Amino acid sequence: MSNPSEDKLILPATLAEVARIAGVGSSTASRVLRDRGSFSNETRDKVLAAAAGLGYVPNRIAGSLASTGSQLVAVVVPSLSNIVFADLLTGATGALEERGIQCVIGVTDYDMQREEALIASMLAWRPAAIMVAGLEHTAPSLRMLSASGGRVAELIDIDGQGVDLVVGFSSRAAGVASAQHLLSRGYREIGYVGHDLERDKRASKRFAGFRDTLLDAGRPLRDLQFTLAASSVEVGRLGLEALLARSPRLDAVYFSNDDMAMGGYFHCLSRGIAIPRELALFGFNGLNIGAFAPQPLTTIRTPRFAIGKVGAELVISDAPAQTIDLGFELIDGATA
Amino acid sequence: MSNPSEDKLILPATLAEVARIAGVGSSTASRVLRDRGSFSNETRDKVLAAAAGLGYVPNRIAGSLASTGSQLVAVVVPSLSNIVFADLLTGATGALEERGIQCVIGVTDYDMQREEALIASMLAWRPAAIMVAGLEHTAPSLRMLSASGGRVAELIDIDGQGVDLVVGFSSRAAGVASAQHLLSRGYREIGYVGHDLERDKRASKRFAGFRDTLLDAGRPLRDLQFTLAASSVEVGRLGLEALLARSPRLDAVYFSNDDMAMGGYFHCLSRGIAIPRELALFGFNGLNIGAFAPQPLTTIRTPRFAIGKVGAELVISDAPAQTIDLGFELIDGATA
DNA sequence: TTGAAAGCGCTAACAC
DNA sequence: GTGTTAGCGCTTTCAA
Repeated sequence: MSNPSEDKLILPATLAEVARIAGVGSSTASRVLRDRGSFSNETRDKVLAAAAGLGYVPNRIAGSLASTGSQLVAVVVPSLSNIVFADLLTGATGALEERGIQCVIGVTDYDMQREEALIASMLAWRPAAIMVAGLEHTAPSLRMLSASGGRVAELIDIDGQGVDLVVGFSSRAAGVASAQHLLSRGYREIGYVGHDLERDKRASKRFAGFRDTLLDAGRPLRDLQFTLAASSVEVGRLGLEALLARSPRLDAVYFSNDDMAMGGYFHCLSRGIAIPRELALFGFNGLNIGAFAPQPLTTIRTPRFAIGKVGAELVISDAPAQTIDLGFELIDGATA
Repeated sequence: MSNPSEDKLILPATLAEVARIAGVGSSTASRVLRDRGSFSNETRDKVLAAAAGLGYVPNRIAGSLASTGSQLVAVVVPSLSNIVFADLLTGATGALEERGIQCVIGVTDYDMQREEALIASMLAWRPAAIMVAGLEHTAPSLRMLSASGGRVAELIDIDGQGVDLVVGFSSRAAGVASAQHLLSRGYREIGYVGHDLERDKRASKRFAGFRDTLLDAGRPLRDLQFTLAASSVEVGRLGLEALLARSPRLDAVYFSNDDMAMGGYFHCLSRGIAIPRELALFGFNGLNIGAFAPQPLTTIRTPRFAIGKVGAELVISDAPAQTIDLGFELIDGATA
């Protein structure tokens, strides 16, 4: 059944073969296949038939080299397990695939050195554009981004100076809004439970906005609990437990995000702490899990998908360099 | 301050320029830069210095065309919002980046036609290999995969026939194990809450294994509730509500995954349904959120990260075509 | 150890 | 409307 000759690598058909079979020149075949320039109907039919017959798949590597314009966009994110970046990528890939552009992705694991190395190796593919999360980068990264020759979009955070396009919302403003909400509800003994803010710059900016707002209102943060780990339900739960052990009189706690807040919520459920009467909880992100808890989590919903989509559309456009604030929405749930 | 000449597109340095500055031939520079073949120490130093001075970034497009071997691996997944595929991608990108290989990703949104189109356009980049979720593909997709000339890995599900490499676990066996667990705990009136199984083939296989096992044990599924939507906490919560409205005497419910099960869990909390005394819940995936709920969710933990990692390592190796079963782990939580 | 030369498969001028 | 011709920037023989 198995023909030995089939074991040899079957090289994919080339444009030249398509042209030969169609009985036309290769540039004509190229024009037809890309629907550019002019050709007769008859020619078109012949070329299309030949291509279909051969199962021709154009070689974009060669195409990009010849036209010095690759249909690739590089995307560099800190993590994929974090729904924030997953949603962002979903928005971006959707917008790009629509235009036949492929996404090359890199995951930095929140490591700036790794980001630098990734940017360098992505640039080797001469992407048409590059999208990267955040505004904080090493000096070499920044240099590479500016010199890349393509457009650059920095996503999610807009608190700072960007290289070209910046799409997101103000992390600091999100922290401020969260603090204002808690203050307006009359909470006074406020604590904070966070994860590794050294790596997560955006969470750190939210925290700063939150803390400063409380301070300005004369109600400084009573206590805080940091854990040097990635954010998770577990870290949030243990964090709140540790915080309350030290400061049992808190009446509200701000978490670095919804995963953390759900951990806190679970801690309260376990201990029979009444929410929000005994303790109010405030998260960040607006995850599905929080929205459908017995008491919907009070949080801030971020336009993650839109950031990816708008960023992608802009980065392949010729729009002027600019910063776009997509804002956020405070979800007034039942926990604060 | 701004020099008009800087506004012109600065073309990246080429190998030829590096060679010229180093005073060697371009093939020699190429050998040095890739550390292949032989050259003197003196030559090496000159070339490296020149490259560093110019900020030379090799053009992989040209490199791939010349060597007919791209350092790209294509990965096609149904979704990124689903943590399963995010973890899988994390495992895969980690293993590939280590070897300097980039990942081109495509998101099908569980649409087989879209998958087909994506495979076609990824193949245009002549990837060294292609990884795709699941074993079910359209006939043209299958043909393209086999004829791609590179290795193919089909991930997550191993219940069926693969093209080349298959890495994952048996979805059907997971469903069987879940049913056996519930039966062994003495549950007899068992229901099911699921999402759109038409699109999610793996959830459908789990369901089949579960249902058949109950049937064989003489305890057929009492009732089931499908929702034609993507899985989510919301769908799980509403699904359980609808199911219990029809069949209030159920003593256990199997959910199509942990997100759905968490929704069910939240429904029980809201209604004061005692878990597992009044109703047992069983999920699938082993998410962090379920593990740290007040009552840890009874579920099956899947090796998502490892599937991505092992799949990536295999797909760029010359290992023989094979199916690798990475298994799964039953998490005996507090909900069943 | 090194360099010249011939492509890789395609696109883009430019004649015809 | 179509074919010819030059590359794109690199790798890879193959001589030297």
